[in-house]
Amino acid sequence: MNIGEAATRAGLPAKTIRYYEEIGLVAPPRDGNGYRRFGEREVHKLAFLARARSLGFSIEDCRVLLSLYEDRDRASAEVRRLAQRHAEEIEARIDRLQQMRATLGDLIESCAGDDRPDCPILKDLAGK
Amino acid sequence: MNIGEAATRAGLPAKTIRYYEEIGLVAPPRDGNGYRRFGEREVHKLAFLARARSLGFSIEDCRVLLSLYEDRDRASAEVRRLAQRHAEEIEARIDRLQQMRATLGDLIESCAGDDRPDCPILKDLAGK
DNA sequence: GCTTGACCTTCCCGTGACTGGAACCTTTAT
DNA sequence: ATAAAGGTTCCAGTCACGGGAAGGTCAAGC
Repeated sequence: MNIGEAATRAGLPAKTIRYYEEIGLVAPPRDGNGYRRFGEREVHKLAFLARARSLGFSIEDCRVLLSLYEDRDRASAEVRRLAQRHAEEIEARIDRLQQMRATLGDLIESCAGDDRPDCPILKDLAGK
Repeated sequence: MNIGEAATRAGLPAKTIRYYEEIGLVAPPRDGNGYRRFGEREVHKLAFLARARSLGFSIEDCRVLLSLYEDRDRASAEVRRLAQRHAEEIEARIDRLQQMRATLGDLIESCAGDDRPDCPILKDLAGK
């Protein structure tokens, strides 16, 4: 199958697949006309990548996950450690965003939001 | 004052200040030697930007906020709308991250994390 | 056989918001 | 005189792609 169908089946844009090839995540063989040829195995790998990316893993994490996936002798502990570390980073990002959200909420609440120029939001940004 | 002191006072790296000048957020005058000269007003603007950025506003939002700040006739409603929209985007990001966090949590919990190769995390990524 | 349209290819630029580093100039202190 | 600490510009890299140009390939319809 060509890249279009592989893209549909894996749930990734064709552009992304070409990019993944460029950075060495996948290596589909070529047909005589230069077209990339995808078999079940490659599509499966692409779907794996799509899923890992949707869980927020970085490309480099994905590279490691893929190599662990293809290593029949891996220890699940290694996978778990990677996932754990990633989960902690996500938590940290959530915390930062919630802090922003809370501050913004306070400011929005304190602002009349009418046609007068007096605005506590701008006052806060200006350091009161 | 030179860029170094302005950076300290505004809580921004000097590099960032140069970048802000490049994109037209600030426009400090130059001394005879080519050095940027910062007065209270410029430092104040930089601190405003630092605060707005720390609340997650994009550079373009900051540009608008700054112009609203400097417009004595603005309506606070406009500021509030901008902040409200930003808060909603942050909420959406939090939601996405929490979704990831929950899925990751389930997977991590289901993985023994020992030296055996069996790993529910990889199984999930592979689509079971 | 010819055209049309849907694919495919590579290549290069742009994104956001900086950060790092090279090469060089100015000021201040010793 | 020199050295350190600051300033300047410019170029490249980050991350994970996306847009678009210029051109090759393939199947279908006339």
